[in-house]
Amino acid sequence: MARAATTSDVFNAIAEPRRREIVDLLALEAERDVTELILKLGLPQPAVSKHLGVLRKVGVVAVHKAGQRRLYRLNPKELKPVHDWIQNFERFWTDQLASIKEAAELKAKQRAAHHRAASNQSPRSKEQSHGR
Amino acid sequence: MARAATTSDVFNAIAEPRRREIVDLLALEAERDVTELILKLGLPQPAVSKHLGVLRKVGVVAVHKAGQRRLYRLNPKELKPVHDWIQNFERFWTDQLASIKEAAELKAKQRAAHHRAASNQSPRSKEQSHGR
DNA sequence: TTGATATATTCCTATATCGGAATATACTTG
DNA sequence: CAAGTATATTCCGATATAGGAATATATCAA
Repeated sequence: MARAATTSDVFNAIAEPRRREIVDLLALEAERDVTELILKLGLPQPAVSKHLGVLRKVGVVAVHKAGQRRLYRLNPKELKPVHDWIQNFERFWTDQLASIKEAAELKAKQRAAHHRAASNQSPRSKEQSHGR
Repeated sequence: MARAATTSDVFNAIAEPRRREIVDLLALEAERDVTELILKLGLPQPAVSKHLGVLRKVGVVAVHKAGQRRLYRLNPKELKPVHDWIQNFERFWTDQLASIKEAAELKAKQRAAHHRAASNQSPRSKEQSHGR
């Protein structure tokens, strides 16, 4: 098989930068028609319609007709799985931040105590490529 | 052009369910070697190595050698852009939750006040396909 | 050194994707 | 109804992907 089901999965839908832009735009205004999006994105109309098609298919956006316009709105509920998944890693950068702060404080304390600076430079070995 | 730069972007890297699994596994243990991942994932070795290659390329995981094993660890920092992006939509489901609760309370109040039920059913027009 | 184990890489193929161009559909206005 | 506008869809081509099989590389053990 080739690539995993792209258009049937939120994670894949938002893997496309343009589609993220669309989502961002729809987060700012309750509703936008396609022409508005075309202008904001600076993409040709079919490209925008296709991206909207993908977002529609996974349910991240919803449409309703208004005359000849189609008004798109965000359906944020469908983004929640992404949030839920990434949320699990929040602790990592929180902790990291905490330990950076901690380390900084420790260093400051040491500086104060010792009144001397030690610059450490360790040589770095490069990961060699295996060649073909 | 075909698809946007896939393996050079965190969003694309985590678009693959298997790669998310790998990330999840590395979040549970500080370090794992490839064999461990192979067993946990139930995928053939080359597949796992390739997925690890992608994650490595975007910096989501880091490796270091230990004998003939390669120990992989998570580099959560690289996941932060995803978190930051999706975070912008948190308010939506928070708000939605709030308004659902609100609506429920309102409805309850109305029920109490009016003591009557009004079932509204609006006819729905189906989106027709254009066919070719 | 030889063999075994752990892991990465290459080659191949089927498939899916994105973009562009052209076209179809639907609604609106004269 | 005809022309125009808004949007979606189809067709095409280039590219990249994921998986499988085979192979390469590196380290370990005897």
